[in-house]
Amino acid sequence: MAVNARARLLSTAESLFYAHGIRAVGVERILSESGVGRASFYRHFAGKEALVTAVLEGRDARWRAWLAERVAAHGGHPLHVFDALAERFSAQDYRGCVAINTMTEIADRASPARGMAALHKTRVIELVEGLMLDAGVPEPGQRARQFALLMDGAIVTALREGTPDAAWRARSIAEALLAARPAVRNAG
Amino acid sequence: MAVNARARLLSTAESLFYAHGIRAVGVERILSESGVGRASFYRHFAGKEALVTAVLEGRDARWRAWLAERVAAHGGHPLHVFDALAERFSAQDYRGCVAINTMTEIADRASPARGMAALHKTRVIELVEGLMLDAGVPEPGQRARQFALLMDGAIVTALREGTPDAAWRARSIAEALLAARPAVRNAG
DNA sequence: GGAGGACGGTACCGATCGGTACCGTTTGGC
DNA sequence: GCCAAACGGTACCGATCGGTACCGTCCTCC
Repeated sequence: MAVNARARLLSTAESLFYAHGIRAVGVERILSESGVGRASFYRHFAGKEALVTAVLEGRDARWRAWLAERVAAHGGHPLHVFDALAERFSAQDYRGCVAINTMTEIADRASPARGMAALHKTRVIELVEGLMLDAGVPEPGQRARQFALLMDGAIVTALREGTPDAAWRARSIAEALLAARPAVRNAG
Repeated sequence: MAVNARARLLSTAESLFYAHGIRAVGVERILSESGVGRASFYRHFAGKEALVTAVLEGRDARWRAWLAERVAAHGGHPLHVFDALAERFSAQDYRGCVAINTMTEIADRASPARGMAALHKTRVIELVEGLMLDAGVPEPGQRARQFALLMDGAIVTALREGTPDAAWRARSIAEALLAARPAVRNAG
């Protein structure tokens, strides 16, 4: 029982932060639910902020690995990112994207947590760009950033609606985007 | 100095909540920065939560009035919502959408604050649907929901990037959407 | 078998949280 | 001129915040 205190802290904190938000979860609660002693916590992390960034870092890696795996399972086309999102949106305890929630909750742009959240989004865009390249989509960089905007819009919408509908809505928009002529000019 | 305590509370709270988040701003700070006495606050509001919902309600009305005015100033076409957003995104103290921030910060779906935030988004969609009708866009309800997803995606992206670029990105996607054939089918 | 490191538990710290009670003052209407 | 409502200021409440210090215990490795 006395092993892996750090791993238990990270796991418990991730669940609590995701479910309730960062500020809403005190160190006391993380300690009691993880069964880790107070001193042990401060031996592993400089403070709550260090725990937050470590949680975000782990979440980033695991979430991208999950996305890549699900997209591949659906066929590997960039559009399949929305099929992957739809799977998550159906969860009844769905609470959106940890990185987005961190950016909206933590106002200080210079905080390490904000940095990790921004880094996550950058890496997701890179992942989507790789999918674009594999699929032979022209202008993969621009397309990836457009898809990322659609993904974020879908995530926020799903958080509000509580249904996977937003994933299909975003997917249909993405389909129209890929079907459009290379250069679409001012319509308004 | 002794008048309009309620109005001062709402104004100060709105600024502080927007800049730092709801949980990050204590009642004490709202009182000191507004110059309102502690007792006066609890005479006007049942508690902090009531203040939050009142702030969100006022913000909703003012923001939609602002959006309608700016869209009209740009020409009145639904696509002009993104030109309006671009104006906001340029602000260096831009902190995103209060409703989105509330939905990500407050986990409890049943809370009054979450209800107000969701209501705001519904009303914005209705506003955009009205613009679609005026512009003669087919399937205005579906289009309005698609535009709302793009607006939310742009807002979150702008909060991360700190530039108005996301507004133009969302606008180009919306243009492709309106230019697409009525029914786009599975591309993946 | 002894030593050292990792651990859980607890007491404590100052600061702040949201909220209540009571104070004296100011102000506007009759 | 007087009274009542609205106001600002302050003291106080229990609870919780993030963080520090010290305790005894267990487990491992030599």
